[in-house]
Amino acid sequence: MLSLTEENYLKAIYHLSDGGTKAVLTNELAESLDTKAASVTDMIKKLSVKNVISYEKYYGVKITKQGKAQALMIIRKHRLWETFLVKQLNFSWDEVHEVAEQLEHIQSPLLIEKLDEFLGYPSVDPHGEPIPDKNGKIKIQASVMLCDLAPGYKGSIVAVKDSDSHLLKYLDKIGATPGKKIKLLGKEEYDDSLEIELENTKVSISKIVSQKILVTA
Amino acid sequence: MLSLTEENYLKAIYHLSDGGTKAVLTNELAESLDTKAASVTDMIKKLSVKNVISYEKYYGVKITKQGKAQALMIIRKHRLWETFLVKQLNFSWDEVHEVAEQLEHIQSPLLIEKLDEFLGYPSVDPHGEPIPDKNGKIKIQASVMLCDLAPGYKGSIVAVKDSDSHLLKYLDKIGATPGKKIKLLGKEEYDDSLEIELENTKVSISKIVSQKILVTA
DNA sequence: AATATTTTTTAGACTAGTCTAAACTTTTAT
DNA sequence: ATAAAAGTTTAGACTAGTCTAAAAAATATT
Repeated sequence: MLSLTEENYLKAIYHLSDGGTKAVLTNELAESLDTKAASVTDMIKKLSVKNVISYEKYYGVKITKQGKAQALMIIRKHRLWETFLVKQLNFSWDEVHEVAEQLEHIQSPLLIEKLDEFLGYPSVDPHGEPIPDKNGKIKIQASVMLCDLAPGYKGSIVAVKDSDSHLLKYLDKIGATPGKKIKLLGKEEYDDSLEIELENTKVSISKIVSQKILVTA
Repeated sequence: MLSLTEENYLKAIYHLSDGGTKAVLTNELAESLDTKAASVTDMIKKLSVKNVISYEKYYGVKITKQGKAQALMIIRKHRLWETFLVKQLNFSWDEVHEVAEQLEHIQSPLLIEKLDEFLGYPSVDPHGEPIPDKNGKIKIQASVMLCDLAPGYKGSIVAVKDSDSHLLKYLDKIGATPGKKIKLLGKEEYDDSLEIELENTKVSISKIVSQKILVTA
């Protein structure tokens, strides 16, 4: 059993390693968890002993198979709760992150089973992110970052890769939410801002925003 | 802001003091929280500094107005979550306590507001216990312990004063749940066991069980 | 290849919460 | 009224998690 703090470290490692595909450095982790490198080193040792990560001094951390399974369960809980908050309790999608960060640590397999059933076994959360099933399996929807496409592209929004509430409020305002049809009309070479069309309305978005939007490939 | 542990102490103090009407002793608290008296003394000092209890050495602890308000909010959350678990997620009433003990510590006033609304502003939880409203007000339903009544009594079950899952399973089996009509047919002088009628079925219950059942006055 | 810079780890200290053992109050029993 | 028993508090130690400052290792620079 992991403590709340250990769960947060493990989740951060999972995300920073892109789902376990690459090693994570001490400083990255410290930055992401808003803590000091020394604290990270300490925690890394504990998590190694618990076999959820493997660790070589000075070379960073890799998540183990077991650790990945545990991280996926935490992510499953987070995304199911976000879905509940938005779909059932009428939270707006920019309000759910902090609450879900707390709810994801509730320990009750039965609760999550029943919540999943109650929600109708959703496959994505309100931000378009996939929800791991009870075995930790994720249905991957092929997608690309909007910033990597050329004018002329037509498709729809798959997900938004950020939980910052200001960004989400803004995207909601311009109508850029998962599932929406989107066209890429033009790109401004000077600052890489994009001219896009959403529901027959043209908007210009900055490069930084276009990097957060995933669209169908 | 109270820590999770502080919240648990405060809630225990509230309950052991019968809602703030009497002082609570160190050992009672230690017993109820399954901890040692020395730990209780330490925590009592912290809670005094935070002005949620007042404390006189060797004479026990009293909850302050402010502390009572905070305890009621925790109880409100606990009972709303229990209601959610039973009514929406189809938990049985003997399964909800442990999960609600965790959920009651989630910090989000908005969440509780929305949950309350979602549930239709319930006034009692699945065990018949009243749910404090957002101002901490409780609607008290007059009730008496079944064990204090004389044969001939007719009324209905108001609440069950225990969260032990074995007791609740048993009560569920014999049909003794909040709202049910109940008649007291007889009392066995030797062991104070009671002969009762529930939905046209006669059952005999022990004294200890009859002390847990509250019925209409 | 040697030095400077950056990153990581260690060492030691601090807080929250817990414990045991000993000391101190209060209550009960003679 | 005093001794014994019961209950409470203090003192000191321990774990989890955090921090600062210093040491050690890796990387970058010249």
